[in-house]
Amino acid sequence: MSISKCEQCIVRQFSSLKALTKDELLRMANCKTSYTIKKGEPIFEEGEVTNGVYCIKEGVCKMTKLSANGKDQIVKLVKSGEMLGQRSMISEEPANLSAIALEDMEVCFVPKAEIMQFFNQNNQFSLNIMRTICGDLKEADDQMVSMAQKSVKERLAQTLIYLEDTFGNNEDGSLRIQLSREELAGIIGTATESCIRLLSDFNKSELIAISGKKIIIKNKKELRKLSE
Amino acid sequence: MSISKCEQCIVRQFSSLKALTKDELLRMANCKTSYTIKKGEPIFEEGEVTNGVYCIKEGVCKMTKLSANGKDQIVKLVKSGEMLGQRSMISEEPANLSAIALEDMEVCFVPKAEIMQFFNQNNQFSLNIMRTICGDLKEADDQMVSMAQKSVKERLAQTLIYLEDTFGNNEDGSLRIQLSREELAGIIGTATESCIRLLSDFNKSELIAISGKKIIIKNKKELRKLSE
DNA sequence: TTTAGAATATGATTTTTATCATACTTTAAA
DNA sequence: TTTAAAGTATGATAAAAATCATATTCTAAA
Repeated sequence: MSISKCEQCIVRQFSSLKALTKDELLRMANCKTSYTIKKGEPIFEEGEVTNGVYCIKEGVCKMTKLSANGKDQIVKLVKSGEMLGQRSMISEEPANLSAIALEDMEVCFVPKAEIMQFFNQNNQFSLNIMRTICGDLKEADDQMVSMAQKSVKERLAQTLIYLEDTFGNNEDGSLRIQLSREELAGIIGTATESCIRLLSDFNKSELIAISGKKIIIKNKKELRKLSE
Repeated sequence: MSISKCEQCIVRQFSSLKALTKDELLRMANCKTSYTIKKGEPIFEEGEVTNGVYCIKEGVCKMTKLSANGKDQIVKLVKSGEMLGQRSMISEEPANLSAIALEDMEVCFVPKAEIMQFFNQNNQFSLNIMRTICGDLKEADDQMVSMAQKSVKERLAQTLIYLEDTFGNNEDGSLRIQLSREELAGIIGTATESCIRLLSDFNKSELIAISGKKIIIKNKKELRKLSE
């Protein structure tokens, strides 16, 4: 069984890990554990003590939090090349959010001890991690303002644009990432029926086209206007 | 004119600065600038390049963001002993939020160059800053879920409890921090009239007592139940 | 293939929240 | 002190969104 090198890994290219030296990467390759996560399965769940970080080699997952009324709010989507669990690791707290696979995934787990060693000895690495978390904080603040001040329609338009810009399209032009209506509602923070209804409206006014689960953005300009 | 020492400062006791050595504190005392900010005035505003951090020696301020519809959303309240502007400093971006004094304040400005030096040479200091930002991120995520999933009534109850727990009471039992109805609405993310109306309801059902701007929490237990 | 269960869709209705209008009260400046 | 402006309060109404009810379509397991 060969241990795949971290050096060529997509996560290495796009995340804080790009600051690691060859030596550090080798150390990481030796202590990491690779997992395959099936669509719908959790990588970790809210309240769990993770004791390390996860590198996403392949696939997309949703970060959710169960609210008091029993609905899952999707706080964030995370795609390949990114890392999970840094916040809990640094805060030394259990996970605040669950990470659930939206498609089949390949992830690597790197134990906390290893990461913290890099963190303490490699200044650029720790600065990178901090920048990532700072970026997350800015996004979270912005999203909070959206939730508080925008209508459901505006948030749906915004989310559709975000999905296209972040995850791209299939050959037929439809959004590459396919969410159930319930999940889409979970991102924008509304009832599933309201989300479905608004999608129908967008469809009727030819902002989007719907065929089954597939959604095609037909008039991005207008949709962007709607989202403001 | 005497330069007040940072050593005894409240900010030093409660913030990341507690990790600084005596020598570092002395350096900071020599490069800091002290300001008095009057109630209602900004410490800095959204989009401004701050080039340093602010230590809050005295007073409370609101962190706001102007939304597309022209309303100010209050993202967070910050009180004496805390620091402002770390996120922008680390991200090397302009401020994402405005900081406006809710009461007369005393703050000190410490230039970025100085902070980054501590940051690079003092591991515990940088870890402390990171923990602070990680804490902010967790709070922001949680608040986002509240905004998305809770009713205005629940959010008002939650906010009143938060205000008492965080800022305490005056001798007469009223909330120490006094917000206008508009500001309170800006925290919970609703229209000012809706906020006023719900306060009236809470008053009628004897959860709180209102006299002018003063609010007294009379039935915290019930209020806490309402907030869930 | 049949078929049960889940997901999607849509109508009807209720609840929540925003908006507009207006009155009252407090505050601070002339 | 008076007075204008801002803040607070409340009613009436409209708009937005949730909920409940059903129907339809899709999907995967028997």
